[in-house]
Amino acid sequence: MYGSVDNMNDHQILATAKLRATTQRLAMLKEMRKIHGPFTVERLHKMCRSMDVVTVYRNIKSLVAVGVMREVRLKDASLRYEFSPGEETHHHHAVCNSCGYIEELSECKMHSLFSQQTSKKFKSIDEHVLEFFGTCNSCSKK
Amino acid sequence: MYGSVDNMNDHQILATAKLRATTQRLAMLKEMRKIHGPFTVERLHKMCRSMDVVTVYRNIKSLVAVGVMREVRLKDASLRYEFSPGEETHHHHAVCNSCGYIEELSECKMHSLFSQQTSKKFKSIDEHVLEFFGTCNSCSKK
DNA sequence: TTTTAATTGCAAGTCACTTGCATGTATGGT
DNA sequence: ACCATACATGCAAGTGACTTGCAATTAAAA
Ligand SMILES: [Mn+2]
Ligand SMILES: [Mn+2]
Ligand SMILES: [Zn+2]
Ligand SMILES: [Zn+2]
Repeated sequence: MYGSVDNMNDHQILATAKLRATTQRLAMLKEMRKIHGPFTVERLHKMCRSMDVVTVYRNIKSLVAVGVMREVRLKDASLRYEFSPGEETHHHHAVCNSCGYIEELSECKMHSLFSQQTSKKFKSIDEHVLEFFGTCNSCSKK
Repeated sequence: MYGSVDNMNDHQILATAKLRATTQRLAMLKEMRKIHGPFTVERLHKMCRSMDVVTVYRNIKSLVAVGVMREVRLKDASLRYEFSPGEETHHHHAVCNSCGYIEELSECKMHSLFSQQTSKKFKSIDEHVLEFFGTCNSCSKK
């Protein structure tokens, strides 16, 4: 659908997605590139103070719709987002229940491993969620 | 902590949980036993029309707190609940993206299989979520 | 029974978004 | 470069799914 975010600049991403290159969208993309791991709209908005939160919500939604970003639902109230990895780098996360540290886990093999175990009642499985929660090393020594 | 819901009656469950056996709680437990799979508060409240939704929310929360019920977060807006299976029958679900049919999958082996793959950055993994989404057989032939 | 702390119902509040609408602006056509 | 206009933005108001405050009930201990 679109090239990876790594080998396209922000204008190209927006053009490919048929989204206008507004000041706000360019600012958002610039800030998002600085974040590692799934972030909340609140966090991104703090980094893009000049625009309204509604604009952040709407643009993130557009980016999800065109496949540039994807939603990540962890155990907190707000949805998180991250650049959509290609099929090759589809992955999951490990979240520390104590400090909130999020680790990006390596490539996911769930689909191939488990699509068959989902019984005879399903014709196909095309999505899954898998997230781990625990205690990170630094939290375990306190 | 408490015996399985299968071999305890509703009064016993509440007594063990140190929760008063109110008309509302007894009605909720009675109705919940009729439901298979994770249900929403809205659905349970429709089956317990005589009480306020707030009471349903509060009591479900108490039951989760004492380990009788557990939360299940699928892709829809509302949380769902089901009787908490013992460690032995911890399991996950497959949800049809078309009709919403939910299948109870067999026992989960995620923890043993994947706790080690979560890198050297985590001391322990004590929770995980795993849910599948796809198309069920009956929806695939329409 | 009487006492008392737990529980309930109703109303109001909160949180994370979502929508309506008037104003502003990026882009395609001239 | 200029225009036209469909797309975007900001502000305010609206939603949906809970959560909380509080006075009135009620289960169950004394
Ligand atoms: Mn990630
Ligand atoms: Mn289940
Ligand atoms: Zn930690
Ligand atoms: Zn179906």
